[in-house]
Amino acid sequence: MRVLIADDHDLLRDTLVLFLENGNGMEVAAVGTLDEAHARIEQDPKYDLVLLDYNMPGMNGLDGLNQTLSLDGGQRVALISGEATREIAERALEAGAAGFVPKTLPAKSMINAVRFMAMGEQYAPLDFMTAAESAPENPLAAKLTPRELDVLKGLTEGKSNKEIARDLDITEPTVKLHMKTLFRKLDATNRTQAAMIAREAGLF
Amino acid sequence: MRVLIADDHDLLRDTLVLFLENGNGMEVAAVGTLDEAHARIEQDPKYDLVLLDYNMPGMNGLDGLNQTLSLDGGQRVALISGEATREIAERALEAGAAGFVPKTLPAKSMINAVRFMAMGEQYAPLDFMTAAESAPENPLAAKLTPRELDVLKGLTEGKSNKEIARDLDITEPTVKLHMKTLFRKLDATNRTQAAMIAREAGLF
DNA sequence: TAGCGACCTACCCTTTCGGATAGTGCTGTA
DNA sequence: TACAGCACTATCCGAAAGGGTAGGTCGCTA
Repeated sequence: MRVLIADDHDLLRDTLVLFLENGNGMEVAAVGTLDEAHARIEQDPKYDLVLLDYNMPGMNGLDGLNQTLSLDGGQRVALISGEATREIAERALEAGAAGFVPKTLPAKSMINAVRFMAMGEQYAPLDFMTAAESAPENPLAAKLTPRELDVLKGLTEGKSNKEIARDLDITEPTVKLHMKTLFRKLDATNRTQAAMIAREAGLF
Repeated sequence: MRVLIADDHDLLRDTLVLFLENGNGMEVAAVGTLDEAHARIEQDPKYDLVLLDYNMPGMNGLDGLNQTLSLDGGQRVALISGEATREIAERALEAGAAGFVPKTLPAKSMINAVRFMAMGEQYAPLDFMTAAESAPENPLAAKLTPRELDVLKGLTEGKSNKEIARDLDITEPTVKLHMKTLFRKLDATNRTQAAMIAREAGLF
């Protein structure tokens, strides 16, 4: 079984290669950037599985995954990441990834996951995919009404009250009212501050 | 030599433990959160070196490092991280950390670094500390005059023109002029948009 | 030294914001 | 059914923002 690992974290890469090769009958190659990975895929004999780090030079979000998937060779491509969210994992799987491996996965499970994916199955850890489901609730967003969120969204896009009113198909005075309520709830004194607070909290 | 690794990425933790223990005469313990690390430090015999992941549950930036440093036992504490910047590394070293280990370090260098730190030296990879030095130049900031940056900073803090004027000890009309110039340079139509663009670009 | 550009100050005017206040209609719950 | 909360509409008014225009001071350079 031939596996290619692309991750700019040498520490993980080096130790993971040793771990996977050691008595598991795997042949593991490793590179540190997406470009190197593509070069290896094109030059080397076929890999059963390619593991791409989501935060790696050249990846640019899911672009790198799509590029690798579109390469010739029929290799299966999976994502690996330390920080990525459930949403990213889902999008990767939809795009045709062989799987998603969070770095919080125990090393032992990793071996099984690699074998599983190399066999043609799609892998993603169940607890990761479900646990994150309940988290995206934003503590700030919960305090706001749907309409206030609409207005806040327009605000973070730098729109004027008039523009927001037009977009939401309501009158400007109404936007102003929501704005006032927002300032109170967000503890802001003006629209710019409110926008920064919203952005700070990870909204939009 | 006794080493404690605290990192929530099981994948790295498991493989790193195997790697360090294998023929290097190290006794390695590993946990996944800061709390567990503290528990181990208090219960177990003295560790020569404690490695804390910067992005780990409970760390809260450098707070976790400071907490661990203030524990009894005289153990040396180093940071390890995949994403942290040069600035964070510097602040960690100033706070009394035994070193800073980026996850981009090759596994072989890791062993040497661990030995080095356990001996009482302070470690940080030279290329990491210098390479990042040239990066912080922001393409956007270069287009702005010093005064405009002052005004923009006030803007991102949600201040009014009047407040900014007072803080910078200039008159309000002047602030307005800078604001107008900023809108043009940032390609914004109003202050809120300008603030979002500045934040987006990583300024402040 | 004249000219130029970057920076600062200033005033005028219109639009927009933001606070206060008042009222309607809908929905879900006590 | 009464009540509370939400969404919306509306008007008034002072404060802030933003555009236009003009002028002053540096320091650099042709």
